[in-house]
Amino acid sequence: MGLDDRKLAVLRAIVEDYVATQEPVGSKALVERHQLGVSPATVRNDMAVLEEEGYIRQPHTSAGRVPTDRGYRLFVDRLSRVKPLSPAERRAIERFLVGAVDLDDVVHRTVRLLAQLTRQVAVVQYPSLARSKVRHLELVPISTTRLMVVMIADTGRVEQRLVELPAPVPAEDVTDLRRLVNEKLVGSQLAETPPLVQALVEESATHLRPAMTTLSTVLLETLVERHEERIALAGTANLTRGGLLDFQGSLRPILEALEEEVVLLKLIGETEPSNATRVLIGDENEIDNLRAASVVSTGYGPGATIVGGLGVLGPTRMDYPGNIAMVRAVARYVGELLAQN
Amino acid sequence: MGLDDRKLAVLRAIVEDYVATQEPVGSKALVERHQLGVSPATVRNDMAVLEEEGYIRQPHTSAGRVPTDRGYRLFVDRLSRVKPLSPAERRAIERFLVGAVDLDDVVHRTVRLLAQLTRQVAVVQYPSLARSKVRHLELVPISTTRLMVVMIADTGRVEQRLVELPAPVPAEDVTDLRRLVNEKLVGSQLAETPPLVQALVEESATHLRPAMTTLSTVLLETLVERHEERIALAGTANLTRGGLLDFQGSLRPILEALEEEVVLLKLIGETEPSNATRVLIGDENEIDNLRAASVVSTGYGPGATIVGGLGVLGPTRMDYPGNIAMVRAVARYVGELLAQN
DNA sequence: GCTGGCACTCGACTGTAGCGAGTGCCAGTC
DNA sequence: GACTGGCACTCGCTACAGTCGAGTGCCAGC
Repeated sequence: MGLDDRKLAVLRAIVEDYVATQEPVGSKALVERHQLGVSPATVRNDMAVLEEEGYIRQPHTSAGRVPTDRGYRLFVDRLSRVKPLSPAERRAIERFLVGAVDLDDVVHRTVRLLAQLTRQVAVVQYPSLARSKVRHLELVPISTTRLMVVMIADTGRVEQRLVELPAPVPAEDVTDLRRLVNEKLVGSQLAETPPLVQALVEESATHLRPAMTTLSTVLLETLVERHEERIALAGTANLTRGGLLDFQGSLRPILEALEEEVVLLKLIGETEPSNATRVLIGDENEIDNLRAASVVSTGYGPGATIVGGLGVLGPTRMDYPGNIAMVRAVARYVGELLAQN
Repeated sequence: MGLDDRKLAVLRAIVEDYVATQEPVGSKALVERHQLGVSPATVRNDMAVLEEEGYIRQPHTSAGRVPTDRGYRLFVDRLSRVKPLSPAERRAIERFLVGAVDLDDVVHRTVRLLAQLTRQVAVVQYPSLARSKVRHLELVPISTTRLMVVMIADTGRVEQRLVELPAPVPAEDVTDLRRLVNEKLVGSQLAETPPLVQALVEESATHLRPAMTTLSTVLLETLVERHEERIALAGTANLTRGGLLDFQGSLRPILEALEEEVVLLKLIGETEPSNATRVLIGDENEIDNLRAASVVSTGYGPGATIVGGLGVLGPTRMDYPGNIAMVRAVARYVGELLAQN
């Protein structure tokens, strides 16, 4: 397929103009706004080819052209130039850094920052437990038959869960349980704990056995099986920008999708541990409700390791270069912040 | 003002029909669908009076009537009959009860349940810390100069916070700190802790003083001053029902308001500890962004005490009797659930 | 291979007309 | 005095015709 440089330039111009104006762009307007060095007629010929190849389309005859998902894809892959952050944006990111006291705090600030910068819906996954190591397990007796298990992960995440013991357990035994559990599990990757937990039960003294059994069940259940992923969301109000033109008039499916944590995890949760930025455009999306949306996401984590994902979701008609730059920048800053702890 | 029984019946009929059909209701349709026992002309006269009094209005001449905020208010206060829950709804509420393992779990299930039942946006406040008593404070050393403080409240809430100590503190001292803090604070209402925390610092031994000071600062800061209220939200997709007719076409302000925790707290957070159901209709709302919405909310808590609020938000054109019934029922069930712990 | 010119298409907008739901008013009835 | 039937009137909604103009595809010429 013969897509010479000028045709690519035309496509790029169409994408840029359409993203900016939200209106189908015609050949005349194009040559006026961009230095293409050719006449509208020539551009029209190029457009015809681009349309034939499926990169742009006409909403109706006698209207300008609009990029297709495929067109955006080509644009993102080959045509977009990196857009450096503005000083204001850079400052905004740095400012948000200071004063975060907590993992919770960091995640909340991040998601708000991202929503504000990109003016899209922002999604941040808490550091995945599967990628975390146990830093400490605390057992707090609530009553003689109730224990609060608090797990602190090296990523800063803290999870707690109530455990109902089969029989009353004296305080000394709780101390023993705490020691045993910590000796065995501290420092190990959460995904790899099941055999260790199993061993824990088998090795424990007879009088501790029943308590240890329920304890281990709960540990496995909450921390590993029902993989406790968390998500923070912000900027849903941004969906209403572009007044119903985006998302073919109905926010319904989008809002529904955003309420499903599983869906969001699929979107921005890191599958392979890489920090490459991923861009999903419209139809490429596997979730039916989000066929009209695009997602820009990446992994983040302290140093080179990746512990979670973050990203933004918006209309296919979005500023890809800008959003990609911001998502990357924010991810890097969050990573640094996590590394400090 | 002469609002005799029939005029009230007319208003009620208008509200019910408008809520059901979402269309301005005319005099003829009214007498057909309700047994008013009079002719359309008579109804028209009544309508004229109701309009004069500000209970209904005409979107334009030659259209049917629509209730005003004031009309809804009268309807809610004097005209609506209690709507008993259907067996299906009752079952749904009971079913959600079983299997909740955690406060987090309870809150999440509740908010989803409420959204599903009412088909509105549901909001649930976590049990307020101000209303909670300290059950236990755990100090977990992360490093020699870092402490994780975990507070467990009697309402089931668990809050944690990282504390940076001014100087390394040996393990025995942490044990001492833990003992002191618990002796002093366990069992006391969180709102009343500030003087106790103050005393804690003054009474502590010299070598513990610096650590205790920072510890107390953090405690006060996170638990009392920056009153750590939490909110769960569900069902935002329900806002799109009624296709843009509700909320005068723009979801924007609503979505914005829903992102502000402070706003939500003002809405459903319990100000006075009563379990009365509150209904805010349209303009009665103090938040400008929510002038087109109504809120039904109530307090909940174990037994007779109230520890938090929950409710639903939707268009002024909502099924008030139904929503009130459901909000109440859910609050009662959640209360029972909390009492069991 | 590019360009200017030209005929053509078709959505957006405007103006007009008819329809019908719904009203307000009034005179008449119980 | 309260209710009712009748009637003229209002006004939004829909359909339809006409115009405008942005944008196109194609073609002959450079």
